Amino acid sequence: MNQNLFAPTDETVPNLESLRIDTPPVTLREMALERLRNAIIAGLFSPGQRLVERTLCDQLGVSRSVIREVLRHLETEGLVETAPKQGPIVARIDWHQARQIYDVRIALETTAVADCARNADAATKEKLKTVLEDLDRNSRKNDALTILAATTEFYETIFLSGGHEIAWDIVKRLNSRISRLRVMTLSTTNRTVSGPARMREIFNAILRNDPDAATTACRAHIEEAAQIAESLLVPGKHGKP
Amino acid sequence: MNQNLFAPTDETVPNLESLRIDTPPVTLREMALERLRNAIIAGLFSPGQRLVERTLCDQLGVSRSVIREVLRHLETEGLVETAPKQGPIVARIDWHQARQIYDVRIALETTAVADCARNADAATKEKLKTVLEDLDRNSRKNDALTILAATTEFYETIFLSGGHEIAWDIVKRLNSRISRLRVMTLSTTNRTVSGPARMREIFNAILRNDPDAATTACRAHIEEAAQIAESLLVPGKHGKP
DNA sequence: TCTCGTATGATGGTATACCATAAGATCACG
DNA sequence: CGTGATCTTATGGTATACCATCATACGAGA
Repeated sequence: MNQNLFAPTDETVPNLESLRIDTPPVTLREMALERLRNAIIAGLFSPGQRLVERTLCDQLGVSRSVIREVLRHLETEGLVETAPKQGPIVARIDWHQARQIYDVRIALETTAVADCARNADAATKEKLKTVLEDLDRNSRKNDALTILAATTEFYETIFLSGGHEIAWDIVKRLNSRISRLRVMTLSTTNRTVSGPARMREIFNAILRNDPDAATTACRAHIEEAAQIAESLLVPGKHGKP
Repeated sequence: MNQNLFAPTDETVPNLESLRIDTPPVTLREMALERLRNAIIAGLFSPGQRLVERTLCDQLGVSRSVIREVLRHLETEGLVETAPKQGPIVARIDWHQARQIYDVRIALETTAVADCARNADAATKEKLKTVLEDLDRNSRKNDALTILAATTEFYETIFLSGGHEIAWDIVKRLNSRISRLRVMTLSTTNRTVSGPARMREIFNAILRNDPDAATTACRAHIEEAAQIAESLLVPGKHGKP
């Protein structure tokens, strides 16, 4: 009888979900992971720089066990590589890798964007509108980090609205690997203009439920970023291809 | 002068690469990682099963430090999840996730296959031919593991021939997450026939340098697998949708 | 008989100790 | 002055010790 009271149909009582005490097992490791990851993404460590375990222990104030597990995690994420006989270093990125990352992003993001254009509900469209408005407000300030965050939120909305959590996860990781590149890209002439413009194209296509146009705009958005990145990363390609 | 001798143009002397003694720093951790990963993929541990650290220490004969770092690695790969207040367990996979994985594979593999159809050189085509012939020889034996390995090699050739190492890495990881599913899929009626057939379609399209046909065949290949997986994973979908 | 409290054992989180090795410096010898 | 050997030190790899917490079981009392 009690059973009936507390688990009536197993799905018709979502209220009970909210009762759940989501334990904050904010472990040392998780904090250290976030700190270190952000530090690397922010460029606090330069690519190729050695990450000496004991030094990190002092800097983060935790023991080596924690540091080592965090390094393993970041290694799997691609932010850290382990040089043989030398230990962990901040991963370097060359143009060959960066180009591949942009290619994967094109493959995944065009898919998500097209799907969103097909199936987006009103709430999603509203959310995208809000994000774009914020972006417009901020783009004038030319603050790279702010624009980056808004761009991320824009695509996150698109991915998650279609239930593509795994693809979004992949894209997030790839983006963290080219984070420096993305910031540099945004510092480039009028990228702070062309980026939001492309995103508005995508948005309009989604509003019209036009998957093809959305795909095209999305591809253009990423491809432009890739072009700028290439000019930054490949010395000979600064204007003359 | 010595400098000129040993690093002439930095790229015109690939022979020096072969001189490199690739140190085999086959660390305990790497061995344990491979063992444990294979064990999970092979289904030695069932999904949801707890992975008690100290038990694994005994089973693998290493200390907890190693085990914990390996678990972190597998966690990032998606093969292991850490339940709060309970510790690491073998990741479960539901249909929602599996479907997403198939979707990502479609996005990445169609891209790679189309690119291969556009640019494949003779050596690549030859390699693919060999792989398919091996597959044909073995498919009659209906040995799921062998077929799986050949399928993997087929796609690996396609990805790597186009220089898509990162995308291939992603696909490999995703595949390990649905490994059980893939084996089950192959055990299904005539999947051991339809799979190779689709791969031959892809191969023929690549031979003809026909990216569109290759894309279509590749999508069909994965979509078929996804259909079978769905019928296995979703009880109500066994034949009547 | 049921419920509540306590105790005990297991488990993960964290820190530290030890060891082998590789890189760098110093010094002796040619 | 240069070359080479040796010693020192720093570093990562590995193992172990300690602790807080959670779950289970058992027992006492209503």
